[in-house]
Amino acid sequence: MTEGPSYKERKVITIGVVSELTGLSERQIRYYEERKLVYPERSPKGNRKYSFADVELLIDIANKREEGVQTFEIRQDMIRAEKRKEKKMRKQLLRGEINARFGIQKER
Amino acid sequence: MTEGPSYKERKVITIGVVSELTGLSERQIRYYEERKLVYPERSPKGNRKYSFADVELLIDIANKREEGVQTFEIRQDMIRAEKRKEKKMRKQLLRGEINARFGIQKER
DNA sequence: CGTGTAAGGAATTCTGACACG
DNA sequence: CGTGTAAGGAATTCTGACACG
Repeated sequence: MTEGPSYKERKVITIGVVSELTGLSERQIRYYEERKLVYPERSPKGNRKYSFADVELLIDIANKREEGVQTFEIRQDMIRAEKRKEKKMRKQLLRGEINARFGIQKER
Repeated sequence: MTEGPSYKERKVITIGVVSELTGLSERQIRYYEERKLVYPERSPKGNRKYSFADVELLIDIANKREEGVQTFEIRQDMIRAEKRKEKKMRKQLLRGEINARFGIQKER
C-alpha cells in the first residue's frame, strides 16, 4: 500500500473500456454525465477518464434504468444518500471533539 | 467486495494513460513489452491495456533503468523472484497436505 | 542496447444535431 | 426522456523501419 486515491478511485479508464465493462453504449455513458450522474475527469486533450468506482456506479445506474427509474430520480436518490452521509460525518466529528475534551483524559 | 481479479490486476488502462502515469514514452513502454518485462492484454482491435500492477512494475523498471540496469538483467531478476515465489508456494502446499493427514485431527 | 522519430493507416473519441417516441 | 445514428474533425494507437550511439 503506497498511493493516495486508491486504485478504485483513480480516473484512468477511457470511455471505450467503460462501455465494454458496463455494457452501456458510449452515448448512454455521455448522457448520464449530462444528467449529472457521473463525473469523469478529462485528459489534457479532452478525453473522458473514469474510475472503477465510476464503472460500478454506472452498472448500478444501468440496473435502475432497466427497472424504469428515470435519470432524474436516480440523481435525487444519489443526492439524498450523499446528504445522509455528510450528516453522519458531522455527527462523528462532533462526538470526536466532545471526547477530546471531556472523554478519556490522559493523566497529567 | 464483489469482483474477481481486483482493481489492481484488471487490465483496463490504455498506453497513453500509462505513459502519463509512469512518465515513460509509449516507445519505451512498447519496448519493455518486446523485452518481455510487461504483458498487457489487447482489446478486440489490438489496443494494449494495462493494470495498475503493470503501471507499478513499469515504475520499478524505470527506476532500475535509471540506475543503468539493462532490460535483460531486469528480466533475469524478475524470473528469479518468480521462481522463489513458486518454490515457497509448493512448500506451503506440502505443509498443508501433511497437516491435513497427521496434524490437528477431527475426532470421529 | 535503448530510444527517438517520421510514415501511413486504422480505430477512438469528441461535439452538436436530427430522429423517434 | 433516453438513445441511436451519420458527420466531420482531432487525437490515439499500431506496426515496421531508419537513425544514433
